Amino acid sequence: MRASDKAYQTLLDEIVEGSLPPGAVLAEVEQAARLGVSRTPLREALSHLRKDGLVEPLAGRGLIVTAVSIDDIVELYELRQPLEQQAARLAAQRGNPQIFAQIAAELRESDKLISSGAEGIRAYYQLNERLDRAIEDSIASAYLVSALKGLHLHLARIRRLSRQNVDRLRAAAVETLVIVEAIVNRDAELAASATHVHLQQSLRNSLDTVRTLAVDRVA
Amino acid sequence: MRASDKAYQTLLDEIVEGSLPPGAVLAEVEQAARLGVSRTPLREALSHLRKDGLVEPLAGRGLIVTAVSIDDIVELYELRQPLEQQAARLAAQRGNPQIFAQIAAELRESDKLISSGAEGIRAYYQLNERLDRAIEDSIASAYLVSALKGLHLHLARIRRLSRQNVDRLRAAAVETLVIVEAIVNRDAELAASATHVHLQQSLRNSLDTVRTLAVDRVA
DNA sequence: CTACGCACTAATGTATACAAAGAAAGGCAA
DNA sequence: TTGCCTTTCTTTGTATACATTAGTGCGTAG
Repeated sequence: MRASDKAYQTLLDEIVEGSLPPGAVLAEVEQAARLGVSRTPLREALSHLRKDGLVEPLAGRGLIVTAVSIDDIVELYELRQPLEQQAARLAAQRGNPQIFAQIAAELRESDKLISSGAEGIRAYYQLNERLDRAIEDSIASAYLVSALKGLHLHLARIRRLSRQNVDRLRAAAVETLVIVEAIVNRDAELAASATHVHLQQSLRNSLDTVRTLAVDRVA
Repeated sequence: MRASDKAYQTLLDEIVEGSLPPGAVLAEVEQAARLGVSRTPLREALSHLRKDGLVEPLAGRGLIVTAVSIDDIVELYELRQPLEQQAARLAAQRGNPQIFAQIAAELRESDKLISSGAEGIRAYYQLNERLDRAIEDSIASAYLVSALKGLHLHLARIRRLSRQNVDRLRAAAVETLVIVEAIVNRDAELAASATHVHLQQSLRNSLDTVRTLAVDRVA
């Protein structure tokens, strides 16, 4: 693996996971020393993160991890809505119904997972990731998949902020099931509409929890 | 201006404009010498072009300019459709109607431009660019704007391939006018639908002309 | 006491030298 | 003659030294 790729992947993980929080300063020499690479590959990693929108230049201070405001969440969903609706639409038209039928079956059992503690919730998240993968594989449109990849970077970061309670996870599972069943039945417009509904609920939940956290912090 | 930015911009222009056609090999030392910069900033430029999807690695031969097949055009429109529909929707909700009313007025006069030779057609293209800019400015969603920027890179390249005849330009102007009028009237869903129609026609025209050119080349 | 300017310092931006990896070509053997 | 192996050469990948720029802090003058 190239040193620049390794540096990129490491920094990306740390930003998404939160150990490099918004506002963290990324000085070249410092990070190069920390990651055990020279400045050249590190700079390449940083410039890619900049294109991803995860870091931005701060006059004189080098690069800092970008902030995630409530406005950012709303704006991100203004991109997410059309992209994922289109993804669902194309998956319904082109996907292999058997693959999605399998996921639908597991989603119907997901209540048990969600109620069975942290271990089960991790398994539920993995199921969602498998669904995302299945949709991307079905799409076959390189440009759309690429846009989705960039989107998911930012979503992963937001997911850390907006705490998911068990009730929301259960509701999300039901909403997701509607999408997957529409894909199985090759009903593209229903898949798109169900995605619309699901994302609207998801946005509402994100905003509610983030606002609550913000209030908590002040109190 | 940084040398890496200059190299990026130059290569980008050359790829979009066609002087670096699909399949062109971009060796680092060669391009660095040609553009008068060292390898370090040039590598940064190339890696950004790679992220843009305009160049791709070819085993052992370095980077080559990516091909643009008919399938690519279809796939690109599968991204363009949802993005530009959303852009039109948001512009209708948030844009300043006066700005778009001005553009609508000019569009109603665009027949004259289109019929008045190469000079007028250039002016017509500039009008379209002003519309794109006005829409992006109205959106205010950084993520969507960023996705649109990436999209337009590829569209500019395709526009070179699909020859625009005068009849198509006239029809496109009418379709565009419907979109702009919907924005002026703050009718978001009409703006989205009109965009859908316009892009469908645009895709059809692109595919037709590209197929014709491909046949010409064989003959 | 405040404001402007200069110098110093620390950061990014660039160039080049070196290392390593991969592909092509040539030679040898079957 | 063909196929494989080895060697060489070209290419990318990395490190480091150097240039340049911008920011901060101190000093002086008003």
